Amino acid sequence: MRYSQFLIPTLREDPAEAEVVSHRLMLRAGMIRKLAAGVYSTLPLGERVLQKTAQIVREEMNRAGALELTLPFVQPAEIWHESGRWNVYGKELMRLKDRHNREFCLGPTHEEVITDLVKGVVSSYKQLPVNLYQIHIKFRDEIRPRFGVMRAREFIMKDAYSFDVDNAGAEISYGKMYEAYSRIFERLGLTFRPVEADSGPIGGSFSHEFMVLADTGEDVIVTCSACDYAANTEKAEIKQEGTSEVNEGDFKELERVETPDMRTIEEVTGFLKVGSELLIKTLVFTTSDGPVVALVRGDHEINEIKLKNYLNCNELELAEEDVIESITGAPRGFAGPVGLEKVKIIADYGLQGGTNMVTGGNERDVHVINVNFNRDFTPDTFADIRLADEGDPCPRCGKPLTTTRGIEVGHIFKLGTKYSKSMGATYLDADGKAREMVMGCYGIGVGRTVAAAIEQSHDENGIIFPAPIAPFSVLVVLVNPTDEGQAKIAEEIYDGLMQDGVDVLLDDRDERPGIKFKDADLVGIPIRVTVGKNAVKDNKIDVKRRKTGEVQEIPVENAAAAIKDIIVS
RNA sequence: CGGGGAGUAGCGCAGCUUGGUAGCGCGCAUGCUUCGGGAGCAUGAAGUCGCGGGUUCAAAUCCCGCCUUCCCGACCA
Repeated sequence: MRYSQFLIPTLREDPAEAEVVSHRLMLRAGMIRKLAAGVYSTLPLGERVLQKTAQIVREEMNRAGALELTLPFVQPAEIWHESGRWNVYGKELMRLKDRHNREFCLGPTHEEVITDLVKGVVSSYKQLPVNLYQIHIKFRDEIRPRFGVMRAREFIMKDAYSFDVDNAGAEISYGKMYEAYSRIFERLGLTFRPVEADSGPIGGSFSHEFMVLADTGEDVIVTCSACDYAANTEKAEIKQEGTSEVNEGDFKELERVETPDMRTIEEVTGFLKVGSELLIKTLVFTTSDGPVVALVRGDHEINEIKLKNYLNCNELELAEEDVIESITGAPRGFAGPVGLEKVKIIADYGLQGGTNMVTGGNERDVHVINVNFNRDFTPDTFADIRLADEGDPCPRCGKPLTTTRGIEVGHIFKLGTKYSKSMGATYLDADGKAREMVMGCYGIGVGRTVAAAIEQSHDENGIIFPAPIAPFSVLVVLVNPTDEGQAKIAEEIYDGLMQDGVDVLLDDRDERPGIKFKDADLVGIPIRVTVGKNAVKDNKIDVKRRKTGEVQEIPVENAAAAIKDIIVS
């Protein structure tokens, strides 16, 4: 490809709309342009990267035995009613009506479509297992799209769905995808980590997220410093440390303290001159099954997902002021477990063993001190309901956990029979008996993976593409196209590389060298070959690696072959 | 949905306080010189100042309403 005939509208300055690195660089390198919030066009350069990424995904899916197909983007409401998700999916589901007033939605995911399809075409155990995938558009009407294509509303995704005869089969299918995903991100040249994840509203029994490690990542992941345990914060378990045994001899007398207008942990600890680990944070939640009170230590954070999973309820959110008042008799900021009745109280394990603690007095401007378990109140249960943090003990080995940031680029779920049951996807087994298929689903955000690669690999001059997804493998910079000698050499190298099947871009533009070099760095092609004065004068050309900046001089003779060797090395 | 910014030429921005002929840099076009890290000179094209309404002799500027967009938070298969 010739640069002069390609379209790479690079930007000299950072666009005002972009904050994060990958977004900024993708705009500046002429890979994408925004049409609306969270909706982007992919330009030719970006398209090449996307397609290379997709191709690697495709090859590994195929290797794992999955079959590519294409499912409709616009989906009828009916199948969503069948699965029961039309009413639970929420506003993220972009709903629309056709001219006959029939309801549709834009596909945010395709469990309904695939299940509907498979139940029609698969009827025998002989046709199973089967794993079907596609690589195309999804639309999710995110509350707040941001970070360019990292959290876009419309995006390219690879989504796969496996169908098995039984649970054991489903686990094998899941394992194959876990393998395939590991190979994919390996091949893409990314530093990543599979982590245990919460399976969320999509349902199912277990799940892993594939996280690309990057300081700018949106997600916090927790990894063990000693064993190979890794999970996202939503899921990360904490080993139960404390015991419920306390020495009653240490108990001091319960006391009531005036704490005018002090609602936050900081205000209370500052006023009472105690550490936040002595506070019992009391949170009132409303759930689909009524209100619940959750207790965590003052220096800990509640994990609503753990709490929700523990309670096994559909909805859970922090209670509004009026609910808090009706339960505690006090405004927000003064809730405490002492004297609370007729409401379920769940305490975090982290509170076990605490003595003489501080908590809200269930009365305006009052806290109580020297609060002790069993004497002053007894929670219904203790459970793991807080967010894991740096230093917490690993659930497997008890060694301290560390936190890292990451970008979720892939997610695999074992779904079980959630959809096959609701939508009636059954097959006949060898005995002629109808059984539900056992499903799994597996997604990779292709655009997000590209953005993550850029987050992970760039410098102040621009993108440094991992070779497997670089838009071109080699950029030949013809310094002065009006110099016939230079032009001839550059063209020969270009032709030679093309004939060898190398993706090469020849910068034959009538631009000053500085511009060409700046653009080269920005766009991030791994190998840059410079054909300039030296090529004509000394028969020498420069080969520079984008990643290391290392420059190598090679002779003009057989340059194409030499460059090809360098690419491989 | 709550809080905070922003919308003026393709991009980055000034002008608005105090109403009076719409500006700068980059980019773009043409010409000459230049040519190994974002050149110089000259000439030129390009804007319903986000939209609608109001005040006024006169609105980019003041007032009201709306839209869009970015950031923080809540949310997130």
